Amino acid sequence: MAASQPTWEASMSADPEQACPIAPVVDIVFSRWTTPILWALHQYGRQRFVELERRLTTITPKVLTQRLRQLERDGLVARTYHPEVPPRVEYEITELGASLAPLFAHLAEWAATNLDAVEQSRHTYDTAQQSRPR
Amino acid sequence: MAASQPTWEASMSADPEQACPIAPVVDIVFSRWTTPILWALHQYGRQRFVELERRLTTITPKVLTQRLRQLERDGLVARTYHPEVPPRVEYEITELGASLAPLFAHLAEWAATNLDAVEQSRHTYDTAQQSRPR
DNA sequence: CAGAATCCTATAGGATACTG
DNA sequence: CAGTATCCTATAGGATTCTG
Repeated sequence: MAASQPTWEASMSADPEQACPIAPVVDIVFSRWTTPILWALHQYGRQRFVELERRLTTITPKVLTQRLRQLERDGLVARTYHPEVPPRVEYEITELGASLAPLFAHLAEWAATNLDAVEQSRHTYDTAQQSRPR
Repeated sequence: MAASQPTWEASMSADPEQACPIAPVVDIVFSRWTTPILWALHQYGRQRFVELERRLTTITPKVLTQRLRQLERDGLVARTYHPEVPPRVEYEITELGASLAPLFAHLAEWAATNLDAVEQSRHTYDTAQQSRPR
């Protein structure tokens, strides 16, 4: 049994992103386009590929497909194929995906409270660039 | 006054990522390497560049510098330069950065509860790939 | 030590055209 | 409609070398 367990040293040195306990979930939930997609599905309910495409105006079908596949694989989104002519495919958020709602609300709350401070900091940083000790 | 306000249509069609209320904060908090860096600073306190570099074993100095600058600009991390020979620079998390702790805890909690389900879904998806209606 | 500078490559993602 | 296929480019990030 013990032999199959990675040592502390190995588990720490292997992948530093794993040393950060939230790193795995960040890849799942916060990779590019995932939050706008999940948001759209959560906000407007089950909808077709083309509806999503129109809502996320700047996304290309290729990328939308990639992201939806990933979300489907991770169990956050469900895909339903209707074999009609023309074909109809609907996407909806799963229960697992919907379980992220409180987390997103928490994030929105942090943003509401602290986004101004971030903007302020950026402005200060940017305008102080001249004559700055590095 | 009304002329300077963007119309609803313009504000919706301009940037779909802005239509998702949490998109801006995702860029700030969850871009590459930021969570491991913030975690290391929060966990082990103020530390030097080389300590961070060693802790995040696979990061290169170039990228670490980039990310630290970004975090400094956003006000999440503070940089202190000691003009000595050899030079000494220390990084620490700011109050604003530390205010993310409850959010990260929430994320860790979601992971603890639901990561298994994601893994399960991935396994099911991957093993069902043969003979699958697309 | 704490980076900056330079060069290089891999890959994400865009544009376009095509299909069941 | 819901993608797939192909081609292409831009940029993030790695490797290496150099310096105050």
